[in-house]
Amino acid sequence: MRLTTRSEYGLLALIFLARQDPEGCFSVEAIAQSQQIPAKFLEQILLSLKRAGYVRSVRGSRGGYRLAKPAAQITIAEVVRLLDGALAPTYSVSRYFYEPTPIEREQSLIRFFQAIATQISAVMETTSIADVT
Amino acid sequence: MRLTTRSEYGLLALIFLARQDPEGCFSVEAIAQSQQIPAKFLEQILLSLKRAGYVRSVRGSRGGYRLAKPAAQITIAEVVRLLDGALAPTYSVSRYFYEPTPIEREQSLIRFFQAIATQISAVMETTSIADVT
DNA sequence: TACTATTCCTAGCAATTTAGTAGCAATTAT
DNA sequence: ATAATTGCTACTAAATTGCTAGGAATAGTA
Repeated sequence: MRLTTRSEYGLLALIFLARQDPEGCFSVEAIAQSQQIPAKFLEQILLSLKRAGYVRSVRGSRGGYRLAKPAAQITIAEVVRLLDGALAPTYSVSRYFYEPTPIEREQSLIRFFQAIATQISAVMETTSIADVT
Repeated sequence: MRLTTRSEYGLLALIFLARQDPEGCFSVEAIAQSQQIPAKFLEQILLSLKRAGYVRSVRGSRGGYRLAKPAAQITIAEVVRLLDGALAPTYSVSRYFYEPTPIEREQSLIRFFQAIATQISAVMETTSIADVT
């Protein structure tokens, strides 16, 4: 797994929105200032979150973002996967997981890291934005 | 945490040595060919492992490497920490863990990732090279 | 003594990833 | 109209990753 600022900022934005009136509308600028995130960077992240259906946007003046569904229905795993790519705790695990099997690497090592991957995923799948808000 | 090829190769080399005669001497070239690792890259990694006391080297012709201690006494955590830096599952966790506290980020999010970090560390601390050999 | 095999050590480098910035088009409230 | 806002794409500087290069030092062997 790799968690970059993209995920981190995305999660912070969702947590922010989870605290607001679900009918409200909050501009990139407002979210960015509140959570101390570079605005133009956050804009891109919110765009991804919108396309994936986690937030909804209202364009034009007085526009902004709001959650598209209850915070309890958005897991951390989903958000991280969306913004940072597949969850895998290690380079090798992600490689070996998707490739049939490389030449003949140490199977026990691969299994070890896969076990960790599974554990992490399980925790992230079962934790929602509501849980960390 | 980030596990790069450095850790992976280092672990593969240690696993290889763990299987050999503890009195033997195995050249970088031999290990590299057996585990399919670029030799000059592996050389650097073995140098780190040597400096940290996990392997011992014999210089000159007929020289090479062997384990400096029983495989059961080398944990995966140690090796990964040595070769890839501090274990921390995420960018933010490693940042926030060492800095007192940034401005005022979401504490519950930080705690969540720290819990994951702790879990991963625990597993890696209690698994040795012998366990994956 | 020369030669060869090997570790020791440092520097460098190409590709990728990360963390943004810039700028303009489209939309909408006023 | 104008101002505020999202939508979208392209660019870029810095860091990281996964190596490669090459020479110095050391030691066994002919």
